[in-house]
Amino acid sequence: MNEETREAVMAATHRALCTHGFADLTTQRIADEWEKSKAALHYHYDTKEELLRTFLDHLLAKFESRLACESADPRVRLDAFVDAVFAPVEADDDSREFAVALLEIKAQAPYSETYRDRLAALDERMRETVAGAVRDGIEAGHFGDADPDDVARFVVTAINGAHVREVALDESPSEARRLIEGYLDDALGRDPATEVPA
Amino acid sequence: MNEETREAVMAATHRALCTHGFADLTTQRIADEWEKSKAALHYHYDTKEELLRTFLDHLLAKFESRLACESADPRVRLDAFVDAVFAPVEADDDSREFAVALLEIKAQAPYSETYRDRLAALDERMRETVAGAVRDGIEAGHFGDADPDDVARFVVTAINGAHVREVALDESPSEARRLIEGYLDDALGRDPATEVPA
DNA sequence: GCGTGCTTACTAACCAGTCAGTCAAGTGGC
DNA sequence: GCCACTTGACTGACTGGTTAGTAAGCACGC
Repeated sequence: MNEETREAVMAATHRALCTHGFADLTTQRIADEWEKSKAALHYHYDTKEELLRTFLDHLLAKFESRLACESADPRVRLDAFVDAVFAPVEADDDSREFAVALLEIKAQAPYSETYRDRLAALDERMRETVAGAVRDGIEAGHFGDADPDDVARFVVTAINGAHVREVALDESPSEARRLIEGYLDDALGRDPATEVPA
Repeated sequence: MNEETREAVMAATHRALCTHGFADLTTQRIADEWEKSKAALHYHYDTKEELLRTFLDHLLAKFESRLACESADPRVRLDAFVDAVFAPVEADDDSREFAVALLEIKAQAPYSETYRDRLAALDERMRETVAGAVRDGIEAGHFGDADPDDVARFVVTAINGAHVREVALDESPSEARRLIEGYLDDALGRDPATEVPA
């Protein structure tokens, strides 16, 4: 399949999912967003399930690509992670749309091992990103003593919660972000006023 | 309607929702769980939407009833809150089933103002429960200085996250609970070893 | 002329909701 | 005590609309 076509179908699926929700997500609605026929969709994807599985992969890959940060300074890496988790994916779509789609998928996880496995992999990668930065930061003397795995698990749990609130309560994630950053400052013995050297 | 009937329909809806998920929740499946006909369901509830609205009320009321704690000691109240949030609703159903149903509802919130409003009310009550206990605890000299609203928001956000992880990753909430309790000990300057007098 | 990408038109299954009618448990008149 | 009637709870069969997926055919670049 054409890469351009694939991207257009994924974007259409995303829009249709956010507009109608998982329960009312039909191939017709995805096709409408794509501005092609329903049969054209079945030409590229045999079943709706296959299309949605592909979409999940696409969504998670897009999210994970944001988490990568190559900086050697663990303080920069940690800040970049929080930034990535709360920032919109692209300039044109807001972070809420993304969180809505992801929560829809998460709510389906109990009924699909595939979904569950992929979400578990994402979660582990998120926790490892945080734990790694914390570990390196402690080693380098930037942070005070703390259990990297515990800090990582707590931060990732709080991020999960922040995303739920953003979707279910239509709340801006900025408050949650501030609190998570405050927690990190406390737990790692960072002075919030101290600037990290660029 | 008979109270017994109502309770049976609510329980059937809960089972059907947890078994099939919101997307595949049909009146037929609820009727099957109830072991009555689909038409009988429409006899009691005009529309599927009305039934689900009633179910949401039932689910939230059940949850909120657990949050009430009358103790005068804010430390006891705070512990009871964390207990209530993580404990199974009843002896016969586990906390996961409940969290699954609640997450399904939360994922529908963007498409229903009714759902969103009720979830917002629950969230506010949860935050006020924590903030009140923290405020009283600081005043009574049990806790160190902290912003009660910030602590409450962060704790409730983390609880939201813990519930998502329980559902989406099929993870036991015990780790998350331990971390939340640890955060409270830190933020409120509590000694984890100190026993609260009964 | 042949494959790729697509369309219109279709099908079988399934959906929420309706309807006519059943059945048991009252209720009131006599 | 018994009959006529009402009421509440329910069923099975149905309807109109919607769904995922299919079939047959068309345009068009190579």
